[in-house]
Amino acid sequence: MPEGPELYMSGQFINQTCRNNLFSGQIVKSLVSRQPDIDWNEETYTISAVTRGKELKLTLQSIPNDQKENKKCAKKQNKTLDIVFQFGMSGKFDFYEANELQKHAHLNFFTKTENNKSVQMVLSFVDYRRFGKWQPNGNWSVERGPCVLTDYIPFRENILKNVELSVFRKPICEVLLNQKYFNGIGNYLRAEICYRAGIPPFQDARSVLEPLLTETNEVKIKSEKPDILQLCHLLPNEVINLGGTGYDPENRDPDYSKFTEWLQCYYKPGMKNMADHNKRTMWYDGNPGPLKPSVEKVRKIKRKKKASEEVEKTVLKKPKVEKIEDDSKAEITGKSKRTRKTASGPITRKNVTEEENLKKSKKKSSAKAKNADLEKSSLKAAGKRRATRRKQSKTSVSDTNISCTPKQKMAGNTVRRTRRGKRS
DNA sequence: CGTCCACGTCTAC
DNA sequence: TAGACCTGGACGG
Repeated sequence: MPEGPELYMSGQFINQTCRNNLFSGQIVKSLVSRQPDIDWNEETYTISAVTRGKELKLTLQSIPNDQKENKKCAKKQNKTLDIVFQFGMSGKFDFYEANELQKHAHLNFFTKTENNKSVQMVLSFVDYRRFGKWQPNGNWSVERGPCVLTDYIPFRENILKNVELSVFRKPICEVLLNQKYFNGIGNYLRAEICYRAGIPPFQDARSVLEPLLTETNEVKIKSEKPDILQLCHLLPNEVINLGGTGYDPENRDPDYSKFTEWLQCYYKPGMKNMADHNKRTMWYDGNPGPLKPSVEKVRKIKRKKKASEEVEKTVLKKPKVEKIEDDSKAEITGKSKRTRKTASGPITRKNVTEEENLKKSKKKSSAKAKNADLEKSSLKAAGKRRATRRKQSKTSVSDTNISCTPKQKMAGNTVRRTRRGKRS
């Protein structure tokens, strides 16, 4: 899910679905999660959300009993708790029937059911890669700047008053991922922003941004094209206005093609790409710019997959659901201590440079041998680690094999799943 | 089967 | 500036 727009839409989703629901009881964490427990156990509470860049703040607010309300309301304030989330690479919120928790549901909030009148639902933070984080009593990270979506003016000022700092002497495409200045921009947005601004991605950021300092309002109004900082606000807004769920190839809604059609550069056929200095793939068109990495590492496009092509084959969703059932037994339990892997060598990727690509046809074997020499040990190590992981997961249980509340256990027999936008 | 890649941070040489 | 942190889909042999 997660760049600024996806976070923002998650917040909308939470507010819409939680508006009509009361929640109750403890907040249940998966056994595998290394994130903090949430100390909360209120009979009745509400949930709301607000976002800032790539962070989302959940606010839990308890509602006192009717009887107490009149007497004690003034003196005893409703209890509230803020939890600040980062989504990592795969975090998202989902709301579904609480019969059985999703495999990678790591933090779960259960609705209140009055005398079994209604089906119990759960709001889950689902995050299969577990790079996501949360912090109870948290506040917005001080390391992150104003939100490109919701704080546009401060966002712009924060950059323009700091353009002289050394961080802005890096390529613009890399600075665009610096959350201290571009809170909410991620890898697909930076590609779209540079592309639409017509700026070579590896041009230094200061030279791109400095001209905006002297730009008068008059100039701005006259110019047809929004400048790059405006694009940082406008493009995320466009994604939101598509009405889908934004970037979300895994759990695609029927409208996902809207998003892929909106993209003009990221992963688009005909566009070029290159790993930046942090090994993140930068998609661009035309001239890469002077600060491009000296070794050009180009990713091969593998990912034509189903994205836009097999829109018609909605049938494929069925097998996927079945697979989830299978997988739900294949996770690891709470004691996955996962002692830090003693890295037995650097784990470098086997990247293919452009030159190597060319040479490959002729000198394939030698290039390969060289690579192999360099990376044999490390690759082996990586392979071993994977193997180990697989073994582990064979003997283990699901992420969501969490200590259930009695209610859940009761409901645990019924096998039924609902996933957002996915009913077949 | 092994390898590469993915919407993002972090911290340790 | 490599790696670690993770799971899993796609692809190649």
